[in-house]
Amino acid sequence: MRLQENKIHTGDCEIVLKDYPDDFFDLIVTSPPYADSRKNTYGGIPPNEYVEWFLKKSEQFLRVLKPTGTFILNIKEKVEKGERHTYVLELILALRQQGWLWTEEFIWHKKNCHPGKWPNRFRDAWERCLQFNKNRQFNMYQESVMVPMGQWAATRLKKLGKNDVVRFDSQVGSGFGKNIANWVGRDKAYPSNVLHLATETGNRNHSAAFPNALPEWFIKLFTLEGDWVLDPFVGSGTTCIVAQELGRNSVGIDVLPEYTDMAAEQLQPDEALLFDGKGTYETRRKK
Amino acid sequence: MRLQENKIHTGDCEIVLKDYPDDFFDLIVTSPPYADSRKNTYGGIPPNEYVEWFLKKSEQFLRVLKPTGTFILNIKEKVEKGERHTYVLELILALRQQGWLWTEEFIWHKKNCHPGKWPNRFRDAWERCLQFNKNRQFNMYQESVMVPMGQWAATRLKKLGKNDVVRFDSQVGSGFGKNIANWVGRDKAYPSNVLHLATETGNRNHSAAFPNALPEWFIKLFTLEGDWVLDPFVGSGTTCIVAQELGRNSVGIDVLPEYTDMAAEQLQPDEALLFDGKGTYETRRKK
DNA sequence: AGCTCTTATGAATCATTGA
DNA sequence: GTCAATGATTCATAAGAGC
Repeated sequence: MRLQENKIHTGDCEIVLKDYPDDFFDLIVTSPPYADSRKNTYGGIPPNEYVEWFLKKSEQFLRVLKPTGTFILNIKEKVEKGERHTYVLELILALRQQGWLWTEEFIWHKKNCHPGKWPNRFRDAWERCLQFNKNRQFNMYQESVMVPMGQWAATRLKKLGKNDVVRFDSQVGSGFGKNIANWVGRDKAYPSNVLHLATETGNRNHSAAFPNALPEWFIKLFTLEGDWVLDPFVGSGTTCIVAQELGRNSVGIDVLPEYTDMAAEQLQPDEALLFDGKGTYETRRKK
Repeated sequence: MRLQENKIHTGDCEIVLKDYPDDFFDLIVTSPPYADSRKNTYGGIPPNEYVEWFLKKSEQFLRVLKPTGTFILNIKEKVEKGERHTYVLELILALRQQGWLWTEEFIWHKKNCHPGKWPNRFRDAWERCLQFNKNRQFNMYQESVMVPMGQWAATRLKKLGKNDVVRFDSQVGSGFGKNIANWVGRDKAYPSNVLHLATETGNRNHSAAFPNALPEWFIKLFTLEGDWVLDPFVGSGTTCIVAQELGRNSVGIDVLPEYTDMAAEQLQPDEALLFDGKGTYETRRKK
């Protein structure tokens, strides 16, 4: 029997995290508000103030992350006056100065990116998932994200109509349709540092929800059951919900009560209680 | 009848390009030697000297590129001591200081790399294709790289019935669907900024050979027939060969005679001659 | 259950209009 | 003149409806 905890705090993560001890979390995975976006929530941080704004938060992240832990940052720079802004590049350099190791950059390929047509630009179909660590040695459980090929083929291929196969081919150009027979026999699919996921449409009221599959992949890859996961910009709670489903403990923080209320509601309420007077929710579950 | 020229120079592009006038090329597309690689060729530029080394070349690129031209830089930072090196990020920032606009970053997703096994890392399945321009206004021919849309259009547009008219009207509010003609027969969509190309297996002796499809895509996108394409690190000549096949004039430069000899041989030798005494090949073809 | 078809909608970007 | 708000453009996906 294990006690599983999933907490949601309302507040600025920079402040809230001060109540957490050093070396506490196994994984931090988050999608912070991008520069100039989510103005109603975070005030729309201007691009040229973004690095400074972020470093104060990440200083806490660095403190509360275990030496063997990992920090995954999902972010993408915007276009301004026809040019890609450089604040993300500068952020990477600044985080290294702060003591982080820039271990890897995963690409999230957004298969269903926003449509649009412009005279000198195509649709933006990818985002960065930057991996930072405190040490060269960190925990990574690669086997957990290897997809069993047989099962995948059985469940997934069945759902795919002919159209889907043709479509998939034309987009990814994988020759997938032609080679189905080859795939069925295989045991495992080896992942790379490119993730092909669709953004989730509909449901949430959160303006910037990433799909469940994104935190799920990183939680599986970098944590075990019972480990602690933090999302300091949790929004509508995707990370915590996924963490709970996967049997991980989690802490989610966001400044906007509308989000944290929503997140708290979605967590399995085996025991859901207002943890303190400041809008902190906690959920305990016996497994 | 048009005279098509495809030249290969042996030498350092920084020097060779001084013989070319300002505002000459429509496109520069290249895959430079990465830091610490191709040691026998370029001496294996150390990562921390890479930016400085590159800026002297790109100064020439900036000069010889037309104001409406584009510079595509295919590059990926290496891993050093478990960490991604930052010289590519620093190069982007430095190129902006030099006067370039960082217009876009395309992702080349390498579909077919083989599973690798590292304890802390998955196989690297993507590279950056950085787009730089001299001005916000540049030539771009988007239609030339459109991709098949998939079954959606084929089934959907054949039927083009009342629903479509209603939908069109309700969205645009324009009364009759006067622009439905635009949709009829449309089976192609504009691509995104993620390119799915397989790496080419085998053949070339060039250590950093990119697949034909990569320069081909950018040549189609940014040039017309008769335009001038430059690859200042041409290696075994991929860029020039593709350019010739597409009816573009091209100039390829590399320091290593083994490469430039190979490249010159592969160019269609309607007229291939040693252009001057310094190892410059020129190929002319009447179309 | 399996398919096909329909519908809504996204961390988008740019040009234009309005304050 | 600068900045903010609005409209037009456009396509992959999931969910839902219908057969």
